[in-house]
Amino acid sequence: MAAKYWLMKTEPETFSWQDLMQRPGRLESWDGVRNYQARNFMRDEFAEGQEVFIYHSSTAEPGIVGVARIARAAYPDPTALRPDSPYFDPKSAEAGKSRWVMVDVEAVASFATPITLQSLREHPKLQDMVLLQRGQRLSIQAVRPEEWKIICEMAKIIPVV
DNA sequence: GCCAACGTTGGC
DNA sequence: GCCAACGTTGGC
Repeated sequence: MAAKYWLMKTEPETFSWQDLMQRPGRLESWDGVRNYQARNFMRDEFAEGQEVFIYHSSTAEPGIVGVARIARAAYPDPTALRPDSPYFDPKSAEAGKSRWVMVDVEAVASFATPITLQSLREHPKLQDMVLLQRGQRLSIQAVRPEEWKIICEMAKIIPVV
């Protein structure tokens, strides 16, 4: 099966790349996804070992800041059941079972210089990236292998293909 | 099942 | 803070 690549957005005010790098094992669970399409990607298409770009949004200079790998495939997100969680979901609680899933991600490589949204926009071969499409705001997106390669080269990282 | 109202995202 | 675009909700 062809390798699949992903992009996951996060607001650094909520959870940043730097936060991930400081975790034991540079590992953290990626909880709180509350969009069905994003959930379905994680649940149905994510597999351990796949690589993802981590993207910082809602910040002065939005862009891709590093590469992580999926350290654990999708499993139920218990924050949906906790009334004190910002990710609490009444319908999950009512059913007594979380309808949302999370994965574990592990940092693989930091970009020395983040690949800014602007530089992505300026690259002629990246115009079809999901991230760059008008109105696109899904927090988990597929990245085509050729796009992955170009961005790794922009970041001076040699991709393992 | 339609669709208006509302909430959220996220660049600028 | 603005606002376009999109997703969700809920009355009917």
